[in-house]
Order: sequence, then structure tokens, then C-alpha cells
Amino acid sequence: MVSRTRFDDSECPVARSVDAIGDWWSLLIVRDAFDGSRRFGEFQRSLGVAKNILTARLRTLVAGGVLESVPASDGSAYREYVLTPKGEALFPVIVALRQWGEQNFFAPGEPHSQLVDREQGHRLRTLEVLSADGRRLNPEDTTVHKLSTR
Amino acid sequence: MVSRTRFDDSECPVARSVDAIGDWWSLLIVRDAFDGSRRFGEFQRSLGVAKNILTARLRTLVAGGVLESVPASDGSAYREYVLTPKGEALFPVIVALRQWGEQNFFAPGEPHSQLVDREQGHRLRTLEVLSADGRRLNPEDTTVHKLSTR
DNA sequence: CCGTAACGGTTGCAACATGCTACCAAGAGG
DNA sequence: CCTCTTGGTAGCATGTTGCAACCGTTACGG
Repeated sequence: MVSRTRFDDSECPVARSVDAIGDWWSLLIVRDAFDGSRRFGEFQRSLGVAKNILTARLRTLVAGGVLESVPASDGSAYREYVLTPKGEALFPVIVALRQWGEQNFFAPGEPHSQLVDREQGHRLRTLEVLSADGRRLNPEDTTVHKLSTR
Repeated sequence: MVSRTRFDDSECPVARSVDAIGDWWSLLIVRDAFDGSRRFGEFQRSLGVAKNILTARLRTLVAGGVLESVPASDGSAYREYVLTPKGEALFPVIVALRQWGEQNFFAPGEPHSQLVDREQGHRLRTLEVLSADGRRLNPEDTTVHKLSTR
């Protein structure tokens, strides 16, 4: 199992997130889930991942509450894997990764898949990190407070 | 090496991003870099990672253009690892992971480190995925277009 | 019904990545 | 000089991944 969560890192939300989804396949499985994949075979064909690896990943994602195994929606006796609310909450993470990839790994004009607004068909607005009062923040405008409660 | 980028996945920006930073340590190294770590020893102590692993990760992050190795700022002959512009552009990714972790892996009132606005000391606003014209989008409001150019 | 193919896995093994410990060379610092 | 710190490398044990073969169950056509 990948599961770590090291010592003093355990209080860091980033570490817990990475612990849950921070390997190559898990993130791509979640991406495919957002993209509509539900069945074992869909994930397997789409990702080209070995079946035993997929089995293990799906299990940990289900165990971690990111995916849920439900009866198939087409009436067959098989099961499907769908995002839980916790899994759906990963949407900004996937979008952030996608935008970073688009902006840094493709030559101008190089084709790539694109996430668009279903209603208008336009590209999404680039994610912005905002302060509580709406100012746009850069990394140096922020700082980490250790061990505060919410 | 972790590097894959599988077949038809290569056109997906998410896959390229995950290929560059999608392992346990890389994301935490980047998080620490945002948090001010610069020196080999700082990362090593902060993460508790084995030195040979850290060496390898720093090398791939530098090779991937996320970090840059520069002469130490304190005048010593040692070197430091700092985020490139491409690395700084990961800010929304880290923030998204942090917020997801905060909201899904901590009991109410459980203490955790917190990213705050340096000017006001307040928590950041939760990231929102917006359409080009500013509407707030949920996963089901979006769809993927394959192989479009920008 | 029956045969066959697709689905959704499991198992075993080889290859590779990770982690630990020991070691080491080149600065820093006195 | 002498010693401590920094920033690694080397070797080995262990864990994880990937591949291919196999298998029970379910759908599906006739």
C-alpha cells in the first residue's frame, strides 16, 4: 500500500490529500470518472492500466471515500464506480492540473483535449487564488499558519 | 523513472501534469518550496525523505523545469532549489489540494496547518471553477472536447 | 437451453522503484 | 589545521508495478 502520512506532516492537508490520490493512476482514474467513465472495463481501456493495478486503485479510492461502488445503471448485474461528493470535490484539483498542463506542456497550437463549459462551449476561466475579500493572491502573498483550528 | 505518458493519454494535459509531479514526494517538495524551503537539507529535514530519493526527485523536478538550481543566496558555495515560473504556476494546484484536504480529512475543530493571506491573516477563499463569463461551474456543467487546438 | 464472448476480476512472477544505512568529498567555521 | 555541516553516492533489503495467464460469472445470439 502507498499509505504513508509521515510524522509531523500528518497535520498538513496537502499531505493527507496526496496520501489519498497522489499516485499516477488514481488521479487519472478520477479524471476519467469526471469524464463519464463508470465501469471497470471503461477505465481499463481508457487508461491502458493492468487490471490488477486498476483493481487495487479502485479499491483504495473506494476505501478512501472518493469513489463508490453502486449497482450498474443499465440494469445489468455488474457494478459501477461513481464519484462520491468527496470525489466530486476534487473538481478544482483536476481543473488546476489540467490548466497547468495546458499552459506548460503544449506548444502554441499543439492540439490537446479541452474542458469546456457545456452551456456555451467556451474554455473555462483560469483558476484564481483569492483572499477572503477577493484580492487575487500570488504565492508570496500567502503564508502558512501551523496548527490553527477552524 | 516514473515517466510514462501513455499512448492516447499523451494529448491530455492532466496526464502530462501528473507525469511531471504526480508522485508522493514531488508534490510535497513543491509544497515546501512554496512554503520557503530552498536548501537540500531543508527539504530533507522537513519531509523526512531518504536523501537518495530526494536527490532523484529534485533532479527530475529540475529536469522538468519546475525547480531551478541556483547559487545559494546566503553567499555560501552551496546551491539552492527555487521554483521556476512554471513551478510557481502550480500554486492553484497546491491550494486546491490543500482545500480538499482541509474539507475532507479533518474533523471539525481538528487542528491543521492553514494557508492565510499575508496581508490580512485570513483564510483564503475556496477555489471556484468559473466559465468564461463568470458562472460557477460544477463537474456536470462541463464536457471535454478531444483534440481541439488553442 | 446451449455455446460463446465479454466482464471483472485473481494469481504468480519478473522488473523496477523506494527506503535505509553506511560512507564520503568538499565547504564552512573556528 | 581540525571538526562539523552540507550534499550527496553506493549497496542492499523490501515494496510496488506491470505483464501475462487463468477463471468464475454474466450477457447474448440462436
